[in-house]
Amino acid sequence: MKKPVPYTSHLAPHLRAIPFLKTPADSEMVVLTDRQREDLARIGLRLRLPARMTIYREKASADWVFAVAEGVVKAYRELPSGKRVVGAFLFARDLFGLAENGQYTNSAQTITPVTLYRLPITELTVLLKHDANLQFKFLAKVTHELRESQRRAILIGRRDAAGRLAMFLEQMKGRCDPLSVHEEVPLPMTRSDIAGFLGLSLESVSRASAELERRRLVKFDGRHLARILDPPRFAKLVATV
Amino acid sequence: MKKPVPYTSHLAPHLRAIPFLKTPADSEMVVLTDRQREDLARIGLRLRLPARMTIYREKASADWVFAVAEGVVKAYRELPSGKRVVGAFLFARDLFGLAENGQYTNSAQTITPVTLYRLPITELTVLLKHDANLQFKFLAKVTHELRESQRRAILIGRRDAAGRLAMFLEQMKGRCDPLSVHEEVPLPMTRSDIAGFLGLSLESVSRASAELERRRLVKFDGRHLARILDPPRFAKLVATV
DNA sequence: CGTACCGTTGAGCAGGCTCAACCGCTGTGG
DNA sequence: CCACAGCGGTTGAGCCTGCTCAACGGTACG
Repeated sequence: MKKPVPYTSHLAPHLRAIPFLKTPADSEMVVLTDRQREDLARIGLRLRLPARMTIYREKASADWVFAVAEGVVKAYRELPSGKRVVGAFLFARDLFGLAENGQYTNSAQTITPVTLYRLPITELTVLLKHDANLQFKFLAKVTHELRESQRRAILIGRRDAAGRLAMFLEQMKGRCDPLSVHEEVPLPMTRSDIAGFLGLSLESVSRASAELERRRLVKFDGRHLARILDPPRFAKLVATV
Repeated sequence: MKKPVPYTSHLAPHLRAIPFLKTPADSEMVVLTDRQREDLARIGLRLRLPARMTIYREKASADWVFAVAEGVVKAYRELPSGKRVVGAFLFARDLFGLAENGQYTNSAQTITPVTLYRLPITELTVLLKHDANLQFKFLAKVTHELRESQRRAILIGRRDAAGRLAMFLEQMKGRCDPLSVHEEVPLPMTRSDIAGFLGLSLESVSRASAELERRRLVKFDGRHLARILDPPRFAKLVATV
């Protein structure tokens, strides 16, 4: 006997993006309808993965697209020189695994324990071509990620390590669990990951952290939490590109 | 008396992107159907603009999306410090003007004389929600541009100026007019623009050019054409990230 | 409690930036 | 037709910052 599955709020995919058009508040909201979330949940599989687990590797056959329900994932690339460049950190309501010619362009690895939705690309394609409104939300999401990537490119263009790190903290602010206070920025990733994301060496990230503390802008509580002590001066440093 | 307008190949928008799924050749081809091109041409306006003309400014109200038919456009951002960061160069069959909350996130300026299609965002939205297959091609296009942006981020991560410039030439190779030979790379933009794109100073670009010539990898014929002299060694430099 | 791994700190080096002068082409006005 | 101004580009000198290499410290996990 089959009973309709109750797709409660935390049991179906969601997306987060700033829409194209002007909205009252400029909040990050591309809300899926319950029906769309059901459809996605129907074709997808809910997965729980432990921390530090590789989800897929660059150039592997791209059979799925993933949506993060909870936890943090990094998308990275191994360069011929052996360096690891982190292209993005993915949080709840983010999307990853977009392919090029049937192959993943990045590797993906969990940072924390993660819950994700694994959507088969072929079925997703069918669904998107059938539901143009859902697809429009995916379009907005990918566009959002494009802007995010451009922002990172600007970030990397900065000369000073402290400024880069500050910009990074600014970006992380609000991307994580909404329950956190705005002056407290959780940093689930390692310094190494941050270095890979900022295009700095591990040591430079460490020195930049020390400098931000010395200037009384930020206090690091352990390795995984940054507390912004002086928001105005911090914002000024961030803006001084 | 009304006669159906003959939308010939060069009189309607086109898009260029690498699709998600595996295709026989990994060529850049997301071909629009004639019908889709007609639809786009119907809502859009074909514009010819001279070189060095500003198309729109950052934060202006984003009423249109643009598709390049011919010529080269740059998308850039003015930083508080006064620096000009070039986010992307747009060529024929590229798309630009994607907004965030109804505002452009970049400024856009023509580099060469340009022909573009100006598509009203509201009408385009209606069209995309009506034609899911057309929208799917837009989705592929934006995803393509996301990867392009990630590639640029990796490019900027490099330490050596000569390597960055080489990577840039590699990226420009093939993006321009298909009639050009693969060893000849047209560079319509100024050194300043290249510097802004690479995150280098004008002088460093100049010195990097000199170094590539000194190492007999590239020969610059005038300011707007690079000739790759030694493709194997050039490729090796590009790959040595 | 021991052992990795992550992170910090220091010394010296290298590469890019800044400042500044100079070159060559273009376009303009006398 | 020529002279000059202006812009884009090149080249040089010196500084500054992040990288590399290396040793040490500290925290998480078995």
